[in-house]
Amino acid sequence: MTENAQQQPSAPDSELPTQYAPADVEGPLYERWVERGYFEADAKSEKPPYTIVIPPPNVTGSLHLGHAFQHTLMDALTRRKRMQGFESLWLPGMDHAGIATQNVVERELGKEGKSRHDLGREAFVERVWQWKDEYGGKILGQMRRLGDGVDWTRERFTMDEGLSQAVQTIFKRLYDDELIYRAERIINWCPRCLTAISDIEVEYQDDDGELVSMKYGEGDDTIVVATTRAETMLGDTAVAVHPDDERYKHLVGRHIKLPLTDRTIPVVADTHVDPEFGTGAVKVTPAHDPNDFAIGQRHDLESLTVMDERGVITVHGPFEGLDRFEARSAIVAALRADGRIVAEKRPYVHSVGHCSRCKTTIEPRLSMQWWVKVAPLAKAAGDAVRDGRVKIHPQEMEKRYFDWVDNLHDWCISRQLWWGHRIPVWYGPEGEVVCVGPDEEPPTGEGWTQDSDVLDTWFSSGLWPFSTLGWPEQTPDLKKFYPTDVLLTGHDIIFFWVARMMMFGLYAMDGEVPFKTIALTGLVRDQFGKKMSKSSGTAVDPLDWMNAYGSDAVRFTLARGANPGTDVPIGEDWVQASRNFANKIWNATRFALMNGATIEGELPPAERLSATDRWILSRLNKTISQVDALYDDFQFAKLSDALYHFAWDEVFDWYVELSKTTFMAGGEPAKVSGRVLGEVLDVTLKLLHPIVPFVTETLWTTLTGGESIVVADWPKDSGFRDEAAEREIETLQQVITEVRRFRADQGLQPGQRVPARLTLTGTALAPHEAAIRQLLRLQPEGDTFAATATLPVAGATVALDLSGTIDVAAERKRLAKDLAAAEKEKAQATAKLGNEAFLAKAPDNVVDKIRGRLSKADEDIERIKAQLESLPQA
RNA sequence: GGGCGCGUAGCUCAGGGGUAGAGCGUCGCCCUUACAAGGCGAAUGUCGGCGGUUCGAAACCGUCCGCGCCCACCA
Repeated sequence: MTENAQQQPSAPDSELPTQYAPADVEGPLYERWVERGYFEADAKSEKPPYTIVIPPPNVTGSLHLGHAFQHTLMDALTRRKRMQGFESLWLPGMDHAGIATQNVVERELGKEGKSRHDLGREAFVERVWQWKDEYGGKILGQMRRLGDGVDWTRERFTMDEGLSQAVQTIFKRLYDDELIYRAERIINWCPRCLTAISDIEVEYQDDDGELVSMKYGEGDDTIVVATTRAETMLGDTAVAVHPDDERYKHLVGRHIKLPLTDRTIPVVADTHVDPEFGTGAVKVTPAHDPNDFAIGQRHDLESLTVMDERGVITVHGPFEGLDRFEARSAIVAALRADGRIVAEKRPYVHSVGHCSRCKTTIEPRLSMQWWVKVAPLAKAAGDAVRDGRVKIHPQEMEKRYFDWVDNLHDWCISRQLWWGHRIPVWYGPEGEVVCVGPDEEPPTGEGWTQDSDVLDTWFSSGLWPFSTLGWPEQTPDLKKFYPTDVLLTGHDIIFFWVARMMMFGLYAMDGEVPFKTIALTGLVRDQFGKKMSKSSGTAVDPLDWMNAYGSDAVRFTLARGANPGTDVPIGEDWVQASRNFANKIWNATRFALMNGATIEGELPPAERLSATDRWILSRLNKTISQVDALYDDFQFAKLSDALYHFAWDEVFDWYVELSKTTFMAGGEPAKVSGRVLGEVLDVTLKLLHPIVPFVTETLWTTLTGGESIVVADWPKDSGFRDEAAEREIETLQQVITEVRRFRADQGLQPGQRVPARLTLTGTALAPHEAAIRQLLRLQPEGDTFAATATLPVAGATVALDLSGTIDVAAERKRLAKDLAAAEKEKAQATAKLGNEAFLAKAPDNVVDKIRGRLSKADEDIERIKAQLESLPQA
């Protein structure tokens, strides 16, 4: 601290330190909020409900910035609604995240040199529960640190008893409705996770491969097929050609010899084959390719499985025991030795599916699995959006949603995992299949066993909006809070989660939608717009930034980046800027408190207010309406920006500065301004609170003595407007800015006091003389004036005594530049007004605007010329 | 192959038929009795290219170039 600062008198009215220290206040404040039950919703309340269920974070790890981002927005929404008098519920919870969690725990075990099989199913599951307790606790801690105003009494986990009941109930109901069935089909198999996964859990990427053309058959009956997966030829049971393909018509129906085996396979005609691609002939492996499986079905072909679950060849012979990729090279080599490789294309880039969890190349595999028949469910899910019962925001995302729900394949829901909801189906000794609901006893007796698989993790999260509220029981919570209001989540899980909730919600709740609005956010990126990733070290732990700059700063930064549907770049610099904003709010309120800002008593009527007061109140009320409209449209970036500029530029900068003379003078005007400033701060802090809850709480309770801003009333636009005052203050701002620029150009130090004569006739600025002199450091006029600056506003003149130190050259240079700009402006406006087509077609207000520009340009030119003439000779 | 979106200041992005904007960064002056995490002032753009519509286009239409994302059973 500098010597000067130490000499400053301490402010008697304020117990607030000169810098905001978030770390000191955030933790205790949050605990107080929770203790007082502010976030607990009451199902018996008369208030209208407002409900958001959290997208349950996976218990696989800790929260990242993307979570912090979405949580900030959901918290802001529910905090505002609470202040607006809604029974606001933000329901927290976590997802067991089946395959993802099982993988991380297996990895942990791997470090101990063990596999899950060493532990056995029961012990392994117990181990995963331990993991859940540890990492789940970490996540909950992060949420508290962020300030998430969630109802902890309603915290849920997808594997809770109640939610498991919901899973069994809906499974049974779907089964009885024949919307769940068991079938043997080609599924996406991960040879590392050793489980089936659904279509959307497969990530396609372009890989380098090799396209080989190989000759099947003997003698005249040969045909060349192309493949990237030579190893599957061991399971070929046909070659397919297009029925109209003249090249191969003679072969259709005949059998040809399959190389490297003693089998012969038929040539079949199928319209699926594209005669233009490759040789126009396709090898058909029904057990290892979905298209081939379909061909096999049409032509009644045998399906030969040639690999085990780990992708190891099981066909007796020289390739047995080889991994699928080893087998590929070995088979190509063997065929080449036989002279059967007639062409090779390498590298051959093609799209290959990978497991979204472990990136292993997916092996399509014929397998018996459980399926959800989605067509009727997806139809309802599509219709709910089509008929407007559910709105998707931003609307451009609707198309993506429709494309998916309208073209959906059945959903494979069984997983060969241990962590998850076990499928409630029992098999009997005679092949009986019994599906058991939650209250039913499973069959007993010899030979009955439960299905060993678990359900896709998205099966249970698809029930989240109602399972968390007590379904299938008709609980008061369900009645009060369903349907939920907003589902806010990233656009990356529209299909995984949002569409599934739509399907299950409409089904389970008899056609009632799970949420009225789907608000889709972008993904958080680094400061250059690149994806953050752990592997590249660009991932940021939100805790680090919260510790360094405070939760409010992180939240404000995230909210300010939240343009609907677009990705959110965020860098540490921006968090610093937000921290600075929080500190600005802090110090402005400190200043206000030192100057008697209060919310006590009625706001004085407009007649008793200065133009400055009326201006800020007019702007304040406009800002309330603006912020409300932006909130209702999920425009977080814009509302944050609007509040930032209103608070910093208009309130903390202009209003506070303009009011300083009033405060210093004291008396009744100071009291009035204190009351106005108190009002403005009260409202501004409330408007900011949903985004920056901590700093606003601290300041608001100090300012108002109120219990908590969390439960304060949300501001309402009083309708007060004063356009004349707004114009007047704008003019005042122009005058001040113009003189400041002159001063700066003249090299005057900001604090240097300068004798000046103010002539404010012809403007409405006379009452502001004291403020102008204060802001511009102008002393009462002296006797001599070496230079004169004429202000741009009609009738206002400020003559400054620069004691002969005026830099004439600099001033001439600036004036010449201004003159050129004004003349250019005049020329443009003149040209425009001389254009008859323009006059005839342009709307009146535009023409008036141009006329205004012309006359202002004229005035400026005149003024600048006069100034130039008044300058002393160099 | 189909669909969606985006190219605006050094960076990240708003805007959107009628005088080009913000934050950060840059340059200069300043501890001016709330705040140096601050104040004041300044500089910076052929709004991706080319056509068209219009009195007027950065904005609307077409087209080209560059980039991103989503979907798809390219053997």
